[in-house]
Amino acid sequence: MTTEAASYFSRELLHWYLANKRDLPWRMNRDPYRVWVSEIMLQQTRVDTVIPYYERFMEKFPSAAALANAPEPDVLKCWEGLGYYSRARNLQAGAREVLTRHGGIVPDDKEAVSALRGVGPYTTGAIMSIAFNRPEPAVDGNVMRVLSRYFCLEEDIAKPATRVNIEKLAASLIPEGSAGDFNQALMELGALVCTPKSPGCLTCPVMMHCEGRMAGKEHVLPIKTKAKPPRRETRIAALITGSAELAGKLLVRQRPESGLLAQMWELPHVLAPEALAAAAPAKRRGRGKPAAAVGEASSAAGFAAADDGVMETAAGLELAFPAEPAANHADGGVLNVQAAGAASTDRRSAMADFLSRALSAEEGLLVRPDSWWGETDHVFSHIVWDMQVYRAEFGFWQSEAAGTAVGSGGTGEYPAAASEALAAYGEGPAPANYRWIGPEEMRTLAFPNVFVRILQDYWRDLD
DNA sequence: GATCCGTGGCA
DNA sequence: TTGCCAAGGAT
Repeated sequence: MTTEAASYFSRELLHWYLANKRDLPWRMNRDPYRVWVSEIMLQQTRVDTVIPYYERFMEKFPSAAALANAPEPDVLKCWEGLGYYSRARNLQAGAREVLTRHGGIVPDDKEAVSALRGVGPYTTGAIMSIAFNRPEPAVDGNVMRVLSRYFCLEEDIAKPATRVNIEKLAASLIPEGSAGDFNQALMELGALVCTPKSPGCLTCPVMMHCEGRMAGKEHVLPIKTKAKPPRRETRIAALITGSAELAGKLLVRQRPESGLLAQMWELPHVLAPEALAAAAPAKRRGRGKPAAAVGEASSAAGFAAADDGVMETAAGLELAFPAEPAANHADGGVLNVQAAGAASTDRRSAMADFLSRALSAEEGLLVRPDSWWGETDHVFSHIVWDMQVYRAEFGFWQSEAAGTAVGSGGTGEYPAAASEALAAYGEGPAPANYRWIGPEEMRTLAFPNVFVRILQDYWRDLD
């Protein structure tokens, strides 16, 4: 590639961008905070999806100081449905750092920007070039695709090393004094013309010297190895209803501080063992009509009939919940379902059975499932949840004191002699991460989409 | 380097 | 319907 050809590319692309760029909310001005927020939201997320979130977010948190001083649950709620929720928490952590270390102003300093939580190589380049017009490359998926085609590069863009190489190329192409516009021009071309599936070469401003097109490879470039398919997990969730002062409310819990869907709220649910996983995946979100009662076949699996009375005594517990507790699987966390599987040929009864056993063992939560409610798939990048939802009646919380008395040791372990342990448990307080909510609480707590839909359906059906 | 992190649109 | 993938980063 001659410098002349590179110069042509940059000049023509920049010219095209200035005439064709979209009018997007984060292009209103070059406020580095606004640029920063937009770049975080746009990570792995389409422009059309981001726009309404961005408008709401900027209205609620118009400055780094405003974001830094906001309650974290408010920030997470504002991010609800956008995905990759650690972005929201990292962004707020970054805002707090900007407030305390840089006086509330995003610094015009590459190292300082790069050090902010959630800001990697791409976002650093984007902020430095767009907000400050510094000649830093900003190489995302669009840029790798555009440059792979234009320069007919056959390096696998799925490999991290490829991005590093393309960054060097991209840096060499930045026109003097136009870093921000040029970097956005590359991405804009990738989004509007040089698209992944059917590149619009006929309207491309740099078509004439595109090496990929001249080689007839515009449809095979860029080279990108396939990601491995997501694993499938069957999850059994519970719509747990209360009585008396809890009537009309549902029991929800908050997830741990890190990991999948960190700090989001959800219905209590457990991972189903392989023996209970669906033979066929739930093709679509669905509600069975009518909701099937699981009581009938469940007596064999240890379920009490619906009118067996309140589960308050040890005797009631024996009736309402399986006498045989789940065993602790060797590699941790997966309940053994052999007993339940053998006891019932009805998959839903076995699932309901397993649900009550697992909630008891994992959470100290005693409930009585009464019917299957519905099912839905929830797709992550690397996991697919086949969510089987059951209605259940709240029983009580097992007290921790009784648990330690029978030698239930560390976290996540099941009582060594759980049959006796269950009988020994008394009623205890609810764990801190659980809460009873009505429909109005949906406005303040952040739920992953799958639970938003289930809860909305549930409360709509009550009307 | 490989894996973990969400969600929705679309051919 | 299924697979792909979108302005990536942290570990």
